Amino acid sequence: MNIGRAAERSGVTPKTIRYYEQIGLVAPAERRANGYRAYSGHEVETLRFINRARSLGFAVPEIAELLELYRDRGRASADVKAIALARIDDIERKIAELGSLRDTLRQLSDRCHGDQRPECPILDDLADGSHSE
Amino acid sequence: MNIGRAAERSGVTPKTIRYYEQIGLVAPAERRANGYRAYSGHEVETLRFINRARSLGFAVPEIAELLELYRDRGRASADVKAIALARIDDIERKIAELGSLRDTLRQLSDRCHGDQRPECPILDDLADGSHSE
DNA sequence: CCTTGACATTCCAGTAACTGGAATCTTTAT
DNA sequence: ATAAAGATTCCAGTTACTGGAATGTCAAGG
Repeated sequence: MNIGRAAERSGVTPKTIRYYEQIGLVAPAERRANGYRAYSGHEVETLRFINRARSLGFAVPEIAELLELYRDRGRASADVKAIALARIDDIERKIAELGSLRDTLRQLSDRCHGDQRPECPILDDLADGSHSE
Repeated sequence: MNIGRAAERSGVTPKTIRYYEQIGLVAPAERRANGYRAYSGHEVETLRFINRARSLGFAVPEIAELLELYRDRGRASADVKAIALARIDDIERKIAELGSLRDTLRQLSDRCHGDQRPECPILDDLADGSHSE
C-alpha cells in the first residue's frame, strides 16, 4: 500500500508519516521500483499506535520509549506504568498552573466595569505589577 | 541605562529584549555613540508590563493589543475586558481537555499492575485503539 | 498517443517565543 | 597591558509538524 492509503488507515497524514521517518520514530519504509514508499498492515498499526499516544499527549521521545516497550514482549508493566504516571503528574501540574492563571484573570476581570469608561483594573495591574516580582 | 540594567529592572533578559525589539513588540531603543542601546525608566515599565502579561499567559499579539489599549487613555475598559475574558475561555477549554486526558491515563494506569509481569493495559490500549478514531 | 488529475517524491521555509553560541567590540578595573 | 564583564550582530536550534514549490509516476479517457 502507498503512503496515502497508510495515512487513511492510520489517521496520520502522509506529510507526518514522512516526518516520523525522517526523525527516526519509525523505520524507513521499503521502496518500490518507482521510489514510492510501500507499507504493510504492521506499519499501519505502528502509526496508529503513535497517533493514539500523541492524542494522549505523549511527546515523541516518550512514544519512542513506549514503542520499544511495546515491542519487548518480556518487559515489566511497571516500566510502562511509570511513564504514564509521570505524564499524569505533568498534566496535574499544568492544570494547577492554568487554574491559578484563570483565577487571577477572573479577579481582574470582575473588578473591571467593561463599559465605555477608561478605568480598567486589568491594565492597572499589568502596569504597576503589584503581584509577582 | 544599558540593556543589562533594563533587564534586571524589568525581569526580561537582554536576549529577550532584543528579540522583542526585533519582532516590533517594543520600539527600537535609542543608541549611544558606542552602539549600545539606551533605556529610560519608561521603557523599563513597558518591558515589565509585557513580562507580567506573558506570565498571565497572553500571547505576543495579544500583548501588542493590550499595550495599544494601555497607551490609549480614552479607550473603553470593555475592550480590555473582552481580551481578558477570551483568555479565560481559552484557559477553561485547555483545563477541560487536560482533565479528560488525565482521566483516561489514570484509568489505564489503574488497570496496570505495574510489576514485573508483562501484561499492560496501557500498551494494549495504545495498540488496539478501542477508543477514538 | 497524449493529456489530465491524483498521487508520489524531495527540499526549503515557517510556525511561537525564545535560547544558545560564535565572533567581535567597548568599557572598566587591576 | 590585559582580563573580565557586558555589549553588539547573526546563525542555528527548540516541538511537532505544515505549506508550498518543483518534479516524477500512474491510471483513465478521448
